[in-house]
Amino acid sequence: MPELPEVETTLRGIEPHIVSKSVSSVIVRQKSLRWPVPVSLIQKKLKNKRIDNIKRRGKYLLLESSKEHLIIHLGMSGSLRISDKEHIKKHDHIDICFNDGTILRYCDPRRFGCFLWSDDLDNHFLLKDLGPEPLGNHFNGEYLFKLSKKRKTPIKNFIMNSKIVVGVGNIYASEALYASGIKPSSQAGRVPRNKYEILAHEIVTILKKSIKDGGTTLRDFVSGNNEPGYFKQSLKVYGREGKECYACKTIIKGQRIGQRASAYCPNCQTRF
DNA sequence: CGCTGACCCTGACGGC
DNA sequence: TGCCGTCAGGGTCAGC
Repeated sequence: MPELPEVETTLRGIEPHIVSKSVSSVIVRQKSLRWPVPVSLIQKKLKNKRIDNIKRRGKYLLLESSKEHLIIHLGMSGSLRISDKEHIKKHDHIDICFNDGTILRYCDPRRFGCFLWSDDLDNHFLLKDLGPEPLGNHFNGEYLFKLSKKRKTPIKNFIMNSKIVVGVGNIYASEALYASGIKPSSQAGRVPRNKYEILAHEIVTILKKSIKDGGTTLRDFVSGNNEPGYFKQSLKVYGREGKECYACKTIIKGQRIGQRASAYCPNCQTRF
């Protein structure tokens, strides 16, 4: 479920319910996530401590307390919601309980997500090599073009690589490449600079629009009624294999690139 | 260093 | 109705 826009929407949804509140307890029902959850460490660090703020880095959520951080990743199927003692569902693995009764509850059926603790965020192995934020000041076409030189990997893999730029998942990589007129299997190093200018612009535009949409359809974090669905309306190629391109009526093609489903219009998207 | 493919896990869905 | 194969929005890691 979570692409960058949903992680950002999750942040905005839970922030007012947890920031400046004190943790009373942390309950872990299932500690087997992407890495084992360091249960006693997290309990010790958070018990009777305040959550000072919450930030996002790529698709990671960072809950700060006493200058240290709880690092949360939602993986493929994770979600966070505000709940209460009841309403525990299958795969609700972790509760962070606050002294006013609020519970931040983590659910993750596939368990590809993670809960880790860091006392030195800048040097944490999950964060230290991450590329720039696509919505930050250091991301643009020139940056992408420079890093792409001599790279033979398909451009879709290139922009999904979090060391290059964070937060571009399978959906938005496909959509941004369509909007830019670039065939996803093109070797990154063969795509011209002017195309990278367009691509960087499209990535920013699409992510911003999705955050805006996510904010309007995914805002109820209290009842747990946070069904996504915003993206389906505006998708041009993702999941549309075999259907007509909205622009030229050519049949959208499907192709596996780097073990991930990809879709593109053979007419609108150029091979470089 | 860059690239490829295996792998982590559960659930939904389509074909038989 | 059930069984089986395939696929899913994430990312790491070993091996070449």
